[in-house]
Amino acid sequence: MRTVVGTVEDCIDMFEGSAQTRIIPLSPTNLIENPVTYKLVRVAGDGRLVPATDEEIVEVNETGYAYSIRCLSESCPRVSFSVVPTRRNFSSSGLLQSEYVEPYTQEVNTQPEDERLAMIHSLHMLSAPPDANIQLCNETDMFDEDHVHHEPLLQQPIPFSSNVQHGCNVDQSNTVEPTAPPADAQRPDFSLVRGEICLNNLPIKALQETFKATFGRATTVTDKTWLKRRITMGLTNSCNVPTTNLTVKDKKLVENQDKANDAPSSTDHADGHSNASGHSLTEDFSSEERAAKRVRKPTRRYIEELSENDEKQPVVTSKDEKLSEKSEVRSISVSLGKRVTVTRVVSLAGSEIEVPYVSLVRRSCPRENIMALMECHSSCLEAKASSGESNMLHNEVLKSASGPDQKESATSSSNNEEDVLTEVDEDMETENIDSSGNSSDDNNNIGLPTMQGGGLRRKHHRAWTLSEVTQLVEGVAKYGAGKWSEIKKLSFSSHSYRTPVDLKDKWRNLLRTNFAQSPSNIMGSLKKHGSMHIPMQILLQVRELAEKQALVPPNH
DNA sequence: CTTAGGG
DNA sequence: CCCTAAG
Repeated sequence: MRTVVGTVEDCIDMFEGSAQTRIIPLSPTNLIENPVTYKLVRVAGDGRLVPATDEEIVEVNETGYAYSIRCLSESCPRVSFSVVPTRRNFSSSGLLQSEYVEPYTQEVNTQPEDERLAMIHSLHMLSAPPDANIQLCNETDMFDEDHVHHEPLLQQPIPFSSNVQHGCNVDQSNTVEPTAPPADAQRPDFSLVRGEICLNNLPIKALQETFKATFGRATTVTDKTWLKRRITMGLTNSCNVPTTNLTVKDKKLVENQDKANDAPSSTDHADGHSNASGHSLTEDFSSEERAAKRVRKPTRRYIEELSENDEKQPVVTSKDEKLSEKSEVRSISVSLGKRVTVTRVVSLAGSEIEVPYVSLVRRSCPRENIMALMECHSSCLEAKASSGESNMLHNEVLKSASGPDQKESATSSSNNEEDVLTEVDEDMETENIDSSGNSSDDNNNIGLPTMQGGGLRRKHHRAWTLSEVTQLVEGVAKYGAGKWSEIKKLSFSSHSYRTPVDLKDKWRNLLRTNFAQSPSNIMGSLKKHGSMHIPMQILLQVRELAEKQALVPPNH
């Protein structure tokens, strides 16, 4: 799939739902003056148009669902029209089923030939292999072929387009050359109609639709001016033509040849220094829209890794083309008023579209949410924990001091600690349960994975308290190293945030530190900073257990 | 799902 | 901590 370039003469008709889309066949003049990129959109269940994601494209390919075409240009900002606007028979997935596309094919065939041809071209583009578009694309030099992604997203033509294509073939026998449109008379004076006019002529309803399509959310605003402005801004802010050296500037598509210009070009300036970067749309870009910024966040992994340094991301300005890397997914946090809408920008065949940020939550991590919920309490929890720990330490010290007979052998000391620590731990546990435990048990999906920063947050780092370590050691002593699940179940049931894997990791770390310390250890090599001081006893315990398990690993 | 290991 | 390959 690739970006299709054509011209749209009248965007309004598109929106009226009539399939009287007027697409002027590509005369080079029109092409340059009113370039249009078509993008795949999905018709959601409520009738709104959602940009297609990569997966959906594939899905289209596989299931034969049809997408509507979305027209994107300055002259036609975010105006979208569905292939079958009147049909409401959507599949459960919200995609139009191919069968419903049929009528449209006929509609196409009933259109005047020039229009039909153009439409056929465009539809053809949606599915045809890259090389099939030469007709269209090689007519213009301004589109850099090198940056067109030749992803075989649609290896097979989707049904409706193939249908169209058949019709196309038939028709082309009649209309071979798409000459200048004979529809000059009907055609509005486009020179006067640039950009704004399109929106001006749209009814409020259509504007609202457009708004929906643009921002991914519905609006009840009936103020035409406001809508227009928002749509225009939204479009200008996000519309870029990555496959080309064109840039949206001052609501016009300009060629972007000198490198100095592309940085401040309103499009791909990541990480919102939009105001400082000489934005071309300063006028209306003041309040909310300026807040719209893009946080780089392609993959889950990337998300997490970047979540920590995303602020200092020095803005990858330079190459627009770079940003259009294949399947690059970025996310935009558009804060509209109070709401924070997170969307991601999917680079689709070289053109970027926003799609609502479909939760990329790590599958299977309710604790993520737990953490999110507990985040606010975490500090106090931590404080509590540490205080409890210190108390516990005191207790331990006191106890061991008072009962010197018990502290020699590892077993006795372990018992001793066990008693003491379990007590203290129970306190801590109750604390934890009080503040977080209950919420962590039935919590689950309350917290959104996307937080303020717009990124998935890494699991909050929970320092292991001494009690936890002790419990762990004790659990290992009881059930053996490797029975993490059991240990978790039987000894850590209260600590909801420690997973068996966590236990395993901690144990590994314990062993590590233990072995690291053992050679040169004179009982007192306390790591001053960072991690807590693990009492000697525990260390010894760990060592013993380690040896035990090392000596008899297969044995049980 | 649980473990083990690498990152 | 996270991720993932192996049972």
